[in-house]
Amino acid sequence: MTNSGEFIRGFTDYIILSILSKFDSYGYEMSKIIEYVSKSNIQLTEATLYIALKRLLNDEKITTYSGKNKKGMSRRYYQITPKGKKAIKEFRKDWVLIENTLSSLFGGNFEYYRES
Amino acid sequence: MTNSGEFIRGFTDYIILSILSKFDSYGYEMSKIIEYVSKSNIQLTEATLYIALKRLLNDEKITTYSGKNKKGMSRRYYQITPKGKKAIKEFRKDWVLIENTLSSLFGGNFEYYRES
DNA sequence: ACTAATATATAAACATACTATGTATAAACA
DNA sequence: TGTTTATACATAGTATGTTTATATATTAGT
Repeated sequence: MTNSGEFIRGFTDYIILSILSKFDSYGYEMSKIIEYVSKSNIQLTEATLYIALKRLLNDEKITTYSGKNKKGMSRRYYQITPKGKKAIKEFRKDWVLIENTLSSLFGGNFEYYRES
Repeated sequence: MTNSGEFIRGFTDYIILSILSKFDSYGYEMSKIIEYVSKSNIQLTEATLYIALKRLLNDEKITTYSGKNKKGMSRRYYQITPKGKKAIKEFRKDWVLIENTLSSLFGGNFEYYRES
């Protein structure tokens, strides 16, 4: 999808936090997860991803540690913090509202009484 | 909802086109429709709205005409064009993909096989 | 008269995404 | 062994769109 980045702007941080809610992960793997889950329709460019990780670290919503995978390759792993867990929990409520509102608007199934 | 603007960024143009798919409208009314449909959770600030209208006019996705409502008040109405109808039709397919992907990610109900 | 609601619009500041680029290691293959 | 591809991390500069703040004007209610 072209311009997918413009659509998911604002959601990037929560996509990352959602993944890290399931397991610790590293940048490249997270980009592959998004590619896989979206069936290649949505793409997070590396720049966007790494800048978002920096932002989340700065906000203390995630922490990081160096590790090695089974093959001995260096990986920079990220882990969600209690503050990050709180943020994603609150966001999930917002997402329900956003999803319902946008679906109503885009689907045209809303009523609005025009008085004039 | 705080920061709702950051979430709906990128969707603004399509929110407007969706409303104009139902009836011709004017800026202030559209902002009220969004407020009403979102139950005040999502807000399009005036600046965002009028700049989006300008952008859509420039892209020839909408046209405008001056009119008066029942009370004789001047209103600047906007109308969707065939080009605008085509754009919203295509976007609706994208929305299904975006909605499914984000809901999977946020809900955590996705599977990903980690090989290493 | 005064205040709130309705209505349109722009400038400056801010936030975040994208393109392009650079670096490095490991795996696959000829 | 040399080359290519995939994996992996990171930053500078640019583009785009939102927000805050501000300006202007009309209508409705008290």
